[in-house]
Amino acid sequence: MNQKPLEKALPFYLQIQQTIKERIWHGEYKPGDRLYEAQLAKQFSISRSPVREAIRTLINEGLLIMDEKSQITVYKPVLKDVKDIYGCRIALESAAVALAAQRATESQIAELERILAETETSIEKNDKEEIVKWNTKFHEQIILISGNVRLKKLVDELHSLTYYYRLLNIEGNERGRIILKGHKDIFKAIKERDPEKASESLKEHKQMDLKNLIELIDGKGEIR
Amino acid sequence: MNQKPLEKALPFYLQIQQTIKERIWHGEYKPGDRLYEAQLAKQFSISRSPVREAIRTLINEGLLIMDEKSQITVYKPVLKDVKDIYGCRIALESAAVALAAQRATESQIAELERILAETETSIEKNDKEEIVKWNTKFHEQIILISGNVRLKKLVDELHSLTYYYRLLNIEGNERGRIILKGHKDIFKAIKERDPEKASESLKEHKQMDLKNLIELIDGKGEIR
DNA sequence: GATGATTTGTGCGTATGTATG
DNA sequence: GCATACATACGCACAAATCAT
Repeated sequence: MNQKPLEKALPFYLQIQQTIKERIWHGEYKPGDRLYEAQLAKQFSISRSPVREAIRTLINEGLLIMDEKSQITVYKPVLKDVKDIYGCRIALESAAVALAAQRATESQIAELERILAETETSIEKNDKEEIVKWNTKFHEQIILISGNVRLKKLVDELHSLTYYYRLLNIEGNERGRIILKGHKDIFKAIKERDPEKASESLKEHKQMDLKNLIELIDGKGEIR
Repeated sequence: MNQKPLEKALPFYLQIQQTIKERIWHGEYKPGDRLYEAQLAKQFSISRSPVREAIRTLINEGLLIMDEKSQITVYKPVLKDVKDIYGCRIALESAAVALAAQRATESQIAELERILAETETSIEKNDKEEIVKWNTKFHEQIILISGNVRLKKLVDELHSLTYYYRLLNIEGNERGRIILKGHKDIFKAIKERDPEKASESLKEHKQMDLKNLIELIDGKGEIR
């Protein structure tokens, strides 16, 4: 028999890495907060070694910042950063969607359609976390279809840098519907196998996203 | 007086990180080679702690690979990887050059022109490292002009993954000249403030680059 | 600017897991 | 299966740098 290997616990440094990441995403650690190795180690009842390794990785990903005195703080995007990050994502994702329009199988297209239906349902339930989840899935599925595995890591990392603002992005009564409309346009272009149109639709869609996010951020005066 | 702070040695974990990276780039560690913490620590006469931290970061950058048994090897791109990496670079750099065509100042354009002149000189001297250096500078300058700081980090990381093949890429008698021709086309479009054309020229140029690289790699049978 | 308290940087021992014979 | 060698994961102690008083 081909016995599936039993589950093994991930090493501490990976678990810590993931946990810190999630805490930042969910606002337990807020942009600008300082983190201490020893304090984290104590919290998790482990030594500083795996904590340090996790921190190094998160610094490399840009989610933590180390200043010249080795102090670690949570990344706090300024307005310029958000714009630059979106610029990169638009470049990468518009390339992805063009590929997707060429390569998508019928079942992959069906999966996209299913995701749109789920989005609709969560909008009706007005469940914000759900809406965000399905919107994210839509973009992830496109990148998956593109068949370029490298794209996924890059987009994920960029996304993670502004993930903290994910709920802000669908604030406002009609945002959910507007985003869905954008996704339907993109979907239509993919189904029609029109890479150019798919790419353009995505660019427009993301530009709107960015514009909305900037207004909300500016309004809240959170970052400059 | 505003005394400039004196130089301080970087922590070991950063120095090791940089050193390993350079050794991979220059082929001292070859794709697929296995690395050992203890051995590295011994070589540098330090303990394993900073080595471990450096390794984590390099794994995150993709330059080192850790398998399910925690064995560390030097990243060995397969053909599909090279294609995917180029796909990402084309997406990012074509966006950069479009921005550059819109935003470049006269002095930045002059700098690009100077780089092209230097390239020409090194081609005449047939100095391959020099040619590569100026070609790289050309692309870096465009990204700098784009004004999107995030782009630089992404492209640098992608570039570092195939940096090992940098000299392969100008192998062949006319490659240096062909690349220069491509760069001149891109430059012309920037000078004419034509983002579309600049973007298209860059895409074509990079596609040729990739095609050439694949043939050479295939020919040498190094990767599949 | 000296002193004690924090915090990060580094060295090292040990436990655990894996390969080999 | 067992013994041995070796590699990595983790904990811990001390040194060096920084901060507060």
